[in-house]
Amino acid sequence: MSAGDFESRWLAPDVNAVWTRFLHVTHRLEHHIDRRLQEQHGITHTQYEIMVRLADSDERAMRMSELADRIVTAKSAVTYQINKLSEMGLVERRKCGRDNRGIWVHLTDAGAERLERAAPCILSLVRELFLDSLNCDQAAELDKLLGTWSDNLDDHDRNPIGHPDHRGPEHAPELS
Amino acid sequence: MSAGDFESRWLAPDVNAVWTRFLHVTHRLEHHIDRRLQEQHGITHTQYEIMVRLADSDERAMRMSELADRIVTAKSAVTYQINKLSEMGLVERRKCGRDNRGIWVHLTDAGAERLERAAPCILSLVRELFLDSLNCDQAAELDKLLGTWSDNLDDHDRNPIGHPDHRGPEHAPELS
DNA sequence: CGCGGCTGGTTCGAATTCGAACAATCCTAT
DNA sequence: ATAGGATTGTTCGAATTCGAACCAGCCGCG
Repeated sequence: MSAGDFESRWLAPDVNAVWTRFLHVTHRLEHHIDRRLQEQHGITHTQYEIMVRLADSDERAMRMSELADRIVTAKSAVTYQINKLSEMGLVERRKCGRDNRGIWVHLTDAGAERLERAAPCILSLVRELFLDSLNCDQAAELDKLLGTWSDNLDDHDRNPIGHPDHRGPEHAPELS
Repeated sequence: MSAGDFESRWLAPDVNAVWTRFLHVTHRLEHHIDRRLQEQHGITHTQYEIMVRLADSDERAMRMSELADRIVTAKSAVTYQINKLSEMGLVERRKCGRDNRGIWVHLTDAGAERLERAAPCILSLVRELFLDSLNCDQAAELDKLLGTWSDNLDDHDRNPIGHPDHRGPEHAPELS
């Protein structure tokens, strides 16, 4: 995978295909789920994700910024969505305790209920589209890959490198 | 979170983790690339993708709807982007031949040049973040998986089913 | 011909996202 | 204590996306 001449500028065709398909499939998946979720339950996939994360947390609550990290969107987008969800009564802002600027977003009972209702539908979708096609080995392998990719991203986020010739395989946080 | 039968409604924790991580990683990837591309080359990832697809086609041209399919966005979004790219002079609309309503989008020389300039940067990014972490076996495996997922999606698009009990596993791929 | 039905593209308004600027609050070291 | 710096959320305007409505031009059948 490493060797090659023209590969310094372009990707080997097969590898390129993997990347392209990856993009294509992820987009389609995202799209499909979003659509279904809106049609059948009147919420966005982002909103769904937010509620899931909340439901999974202790106290069914989370900080705004934590949420932003998990969902991977700009903070402003989170504010926007929380406003929406709040208007719908699915979520609630509470100024909790010690940190006077921080805000805890709580999943309301209504929210939990709404989530309960939506979850089976979307989960079965995820199963059919995504999970059922994985046997155990593949799942493990994929999980490992996801971990590596995640690490790579962490790495890149740490060094705000432009596009340095920066050879040298990953794990180079040897910052002097 | 009591154990037991809950897998009919909820996902087994490990499997659930895979899906969550998948979403997380894909979002981050998308995000990261988009950012870099905009900062260093003044174009969106979508725009980049459009140009790549054009460059890869015969005649460096493609139909609007074809484009929409490949990129996986609404037709209107394509129109929007093509307008933008057209204003930038990177792309050109031409009424080609037989079908008087169809339009061929051509990559201009300027477009090709711009693409050539952007490609190395983003490709090296894709390599570092994504591809270099794949050995040959994994690449092959991943490719197969992507194929399966894609098929699943095709399947689902074909049947506009709601959420049918529709048992019958998607003929799980016979991979060794 | 010549009337319905499709398909390819565009236009429009609404929803959502982003990043930058801001305000308030916390923290740490002097 | 206290100034400087980081962190938390919000607000704002610009960019992008989506879907539905719409206008052709194509096609098949009478």
